[in-house]
Formats: sequence, C-alpha cells, structure tokens
Amino acid sequence: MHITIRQLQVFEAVARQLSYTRAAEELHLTQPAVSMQIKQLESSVGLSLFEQLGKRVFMTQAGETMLRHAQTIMRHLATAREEMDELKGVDSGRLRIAVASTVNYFATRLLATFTRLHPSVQVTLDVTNRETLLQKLEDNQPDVVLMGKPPKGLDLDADAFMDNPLIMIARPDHPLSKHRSIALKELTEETFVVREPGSGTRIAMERFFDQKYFTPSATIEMTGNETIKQSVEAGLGLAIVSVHTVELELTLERLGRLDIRGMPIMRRWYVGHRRGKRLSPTAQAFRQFVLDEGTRQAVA
Amino acid sequence: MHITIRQLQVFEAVARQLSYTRAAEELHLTQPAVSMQIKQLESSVGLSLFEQLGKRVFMTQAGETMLRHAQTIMRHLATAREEMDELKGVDSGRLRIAVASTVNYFATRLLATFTRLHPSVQVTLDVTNRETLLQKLEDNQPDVVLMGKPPKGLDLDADAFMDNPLIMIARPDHPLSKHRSIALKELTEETFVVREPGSGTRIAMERFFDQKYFTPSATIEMTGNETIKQSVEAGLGLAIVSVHTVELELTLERLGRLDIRGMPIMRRWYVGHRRGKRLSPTAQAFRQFVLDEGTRQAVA
DNA sequence: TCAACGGAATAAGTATAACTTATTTATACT
DNA sequence: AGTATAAATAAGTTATACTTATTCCGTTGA
Repeated sequence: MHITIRQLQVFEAVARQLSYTRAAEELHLTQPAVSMQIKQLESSVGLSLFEQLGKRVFMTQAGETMLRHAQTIMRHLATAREEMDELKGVDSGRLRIAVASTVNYFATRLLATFTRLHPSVQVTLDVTNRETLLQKLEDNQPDVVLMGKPPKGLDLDADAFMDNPLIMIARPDHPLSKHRSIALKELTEETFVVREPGSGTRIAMERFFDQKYFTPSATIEMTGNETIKQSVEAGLGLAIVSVHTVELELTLERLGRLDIRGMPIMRRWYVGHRRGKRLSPTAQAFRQFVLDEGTRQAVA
Repeated sequence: MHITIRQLQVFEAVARQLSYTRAAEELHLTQPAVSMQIKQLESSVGLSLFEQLGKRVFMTQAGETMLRHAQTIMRHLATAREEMDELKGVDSGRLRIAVASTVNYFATRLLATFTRLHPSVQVTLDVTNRETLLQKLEDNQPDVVLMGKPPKGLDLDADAFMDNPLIMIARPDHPLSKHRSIALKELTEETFVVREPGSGTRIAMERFFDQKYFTPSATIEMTGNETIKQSVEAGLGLAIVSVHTVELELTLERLGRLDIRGMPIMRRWYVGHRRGKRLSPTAQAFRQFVLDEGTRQAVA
C-alpha cells in the first residue's frame, strides 16, 4: 500500500469541503471514487483522516497533519511544472559553451550580443585547449562548442559558421612586407614561430607547407596565440595565425601581413554539439544565432 | 497525463544511479518498467529529463530541476508517514478535554497525574458551563468530556468513574454543626445559597428537597461554586455542594458539614465522548486512566 | 413512528495503468 | 566484423482507478 498523488489531491479536496460528495463534484468524479481514494489513503497510513459523526464530516488530528504535507507536496509539484515550462522557452535556462582557445578572440563578441538579446539566460563560457575540450564533450558538459575544426574521432554535429583565414605575419619593417605575391621558397632562410602540435593552426600550416613542398629552415615552438604574436612583434621570426587574432595589431601596425602566394589559407570555424544530443531551445537559439552572425560578418 | 509518486521514485533512483538498469535493480523492477515510468514522467512534463549519449546517461537541466522537487516531495511523504506513526502511539498527539465547571476541582488533579505519565501529549482543558459544552460536543471539538450527568439529548457514550457526594455546608459555628442525623424540617428557617438553574448540583438538590417534601424559606441564587462557598463562609446561609469542592475548607475548618439525614446525595461523575467517535489511542488511554483513577480514589 | 431525504459505503463490472517476459536496436569494446 | 551491454519496443497479464447501481445509516418532517 503506497500513497499516491491522486489520493492527496482527493484528500485535499475533501479536507477543504468537509464533504465527500462536494469534493467529488469539484473533481468531476463520482462519490464512490472519492470514498475509495480516501479509504486507500487511510489504510496506507494506518489512521483515520476523517470521521463521520451524524451527517457531518470532521477531520482528525491525523487528517490535519496529513493536510499540511499534502499541500506542500502539491505546491512543489506545481512549481516543478512551472519551472519545466520556463525551461521550454528560449529566454531562460542555462547555456554551457566551450570554445577552443583560438576561437575565444571573437566568441566573447558573439556571446556579448547573444546575452544582450536573451538577458535571463545563464551562460557559462569555457575556454580550453582542444584535449580538455574533447574530454568535456565526452562528459556531456558543454551544450555547444565552437572550434576550429571538427575532430574525426568524436561524433559531432558541426556546421561551419565563419571563414577563418590564416595569414602570415611579420614585423612591420620586414624586408618582404612591401612585396606582392611572395613565393614560399623566398622564405627558406626565415625562422617560423609555430604553435604546439595538436593545434588546428599548426595542422593547417603543416598541410599547406607540405602541399608546396616547403620546409622552413628553423622553427620555434610556442603555446598560445598571445605568445606567438609577441614573439613575432619582437622580431623572432614569422608566424601563421588566424586573421581574427591579429586584427588589432595589424591596424595599429604593430604587426605586418606578408602577401604569400596561395594564402590566406582558408579554414573555417564550426559550431557543434554531440551527435544525438537534443539541444535545449536556448542552445538551439544560440547555434542559430552563431550561424546567422557568421554569414552576416562574412558579407560585411 | 499526470505525475505520480511512483514516477518520482523511479526518477530519483535513475538520477542517482545514472543508469536505468541499475535503478531497476535497486527498485526490484525490470529495466523496461523503469524506461516506461521515465518516459511517462517526461511526456507529462514535456521535457527530456535524461539524455543518452553513447552508452552513458546524463541528466538534463530539466532533470536537475525535477530532481530537487522530487527529493523534497519524497522527504515530505516520509515525514508525513513518521508523524502518522507517532499519532498511533499513546505518548503523542493532542488530547482535547472539556469539563463542566463543577468537575474542574479535580479534573486538574487528574490531568496533572496523566500528563506526568505521558509528558509529550499536548492537552487542552476547556472548562465551561453545560450549554457551551454541549455546543462543543456538537462541533466535535473535545475528544473527551468530564461532566456531572450524561445529558439525554445528545448521543454520548458515558461511564461513571467516581462518586460525587453532595453535602450540606454551613459556617463552622453554626448551631446545628454538632448535631447528628438532622432532619430537613429543622432547616425551615434557614436561608439557602443555591446555584443557577441548569446546574447539575441545583437539579440534584431540587430533586432531593422534593423527595423530602421540603421547601426552604429563603434562597439566594448564585453562579459558580467559589461564590457560593464564600457566601456560606460569610454566614449568608447554607448550601449544598459537591464534597470535592470544599475539601480544603472543611479541613481548615473554614466551613462545616451538617449531618443531614438522607445525605450525602450520591451523584456521580462521568467520562464521555460522542457516540460513534473513534477515540485516538491517547484519548482512549485518558478515558481508561480516568476510570481507573476514579475507582482507586473511591477505594482509598 | 413512519416515510423521505441526504450522504457515505458497498458491489459488480470496465477501462486504464503498471508490470512482466521476449525481442529489437544502438553503442562501445576487442 | 563480432560480441557485450544498455535502453527501447512489443505483447500479454495483473492490479488499480474508475464507472453505475444499490444499500445502509442518520436526520428531518408530516
């Protein structure tokens, strides 16, 4: 014998009306149905909840105690329902985004606009390197990821939302900075500052060099875009980076762009989520927002 | 589609185990049974509570929200059950006693002993005159009543638990106080202080006088035993009262007892409750206690 | 005191819900 | 690819939640 919510509902109605018949009317039930539910509830708690003296129905002390609990339970059910309904909307709930480090440079810009459109969405932005990002995806932590390249290993539904041109940067006073259509072989004597293996930029660079049968004479390996930019600025060598990471430095002419033949290497940024994951309305909205914003910026 | 407690139980188990199969084992169910309950709960709230990615089961945000409510609901159910169990015992709960005013003199003594035996019972003692006591019985307010005489009108299960001898009192220095076996007719010149009509003592007195064909020459009517005692003490006249109301005054010799032939008038005190009312264990215990205590005092 | 009238309990039958076992589908592991 | 694991699906059974019809009981009114 176990208590059911139906029993509590019926009980509450009877407790309020102090009449089985009127409670039945209120619940659009027949009177015997009410009697049965009450009797079951009573037998499951082992006490009389009501007592009938003459033709009036009274609540016992057990009934009063039970009523308080029944009310709070039903109140909780109601608020649970309400909160569920809220989660169905776009303008509520939680949105967990993870981005690969390179994307960070304008993921923040995207997020700023999105949160302005949907202020009550609670956003978590997680900037991390590729390995831990994959680990987080494995644990289903992020709803949506922004990354440079959809990894083959993991099942990911990913769509490109924006071009990611990789360019070659140098100090503004580099001898070749005024040249046009520079061939790679002109750079055989240069030192290249490159990112760590596993980085998307690094992989793209290597593939580009392989295609052109080019091998740099010297490379210096560094982690993180900021470090590389500073190194190039300091004259340590050349580097291939996403144009989005150096927009500011180029306009301030603290870095220069070399016009290499075959460049920029056109790569793309992707918005993705685990295959099979049913995105919340909020996540869905964000995904769509990213795709729209990407094409809009491409046109502009 | 409506949420059931069963669904919440199953849901909570799955949420804790993050596995349908293990939850099923825990609940001694088969795995499909768990699947069904979860699916029903999900369809009734209109959101996925879990999502399956690969072979792992994750909770959605909706699931986390629901879990909190499910837990509080089940906690309330548990405490409701506990409180019900407490009410089944004698040593808890509420005991509402109503006594007719005359009984008050030792109802308090009885109660003192009873509450010492059952300290955690919350007792309400309602001292009131007969009319409102009957009204309260009609409204099923008291669990148990103590009164001088079971009224014919109302359906009452009443048992006598103690003798209630009515005696005649006078000032200690009254001329007749040393006499023995006084006949009523010797009191023709006396003034009698009598209680208001409707009082049990008054009714008993009148019946006694009628039997003896006696009519007092003068009567003064007063409400309440205290007033009557004080009046007699002040020499206003004689009075017939319950011996229990004047025990103290008799031992202190502030009042004297007249040895009237045919007295004391033997009346009795009754413990009763509405016919058909199922007494709580506590009320049952009190009723039995009163009956036991009554006979014990009668022997002593 | 005897119908007559509520109002709850009981009885019997039916639809729905909660289970079961058997099987299929999907994912991960080797 | 083949196997193992875990959830979903299908079909059938039992228990539960209802219904209607009827009985029982306490109150009211002539």
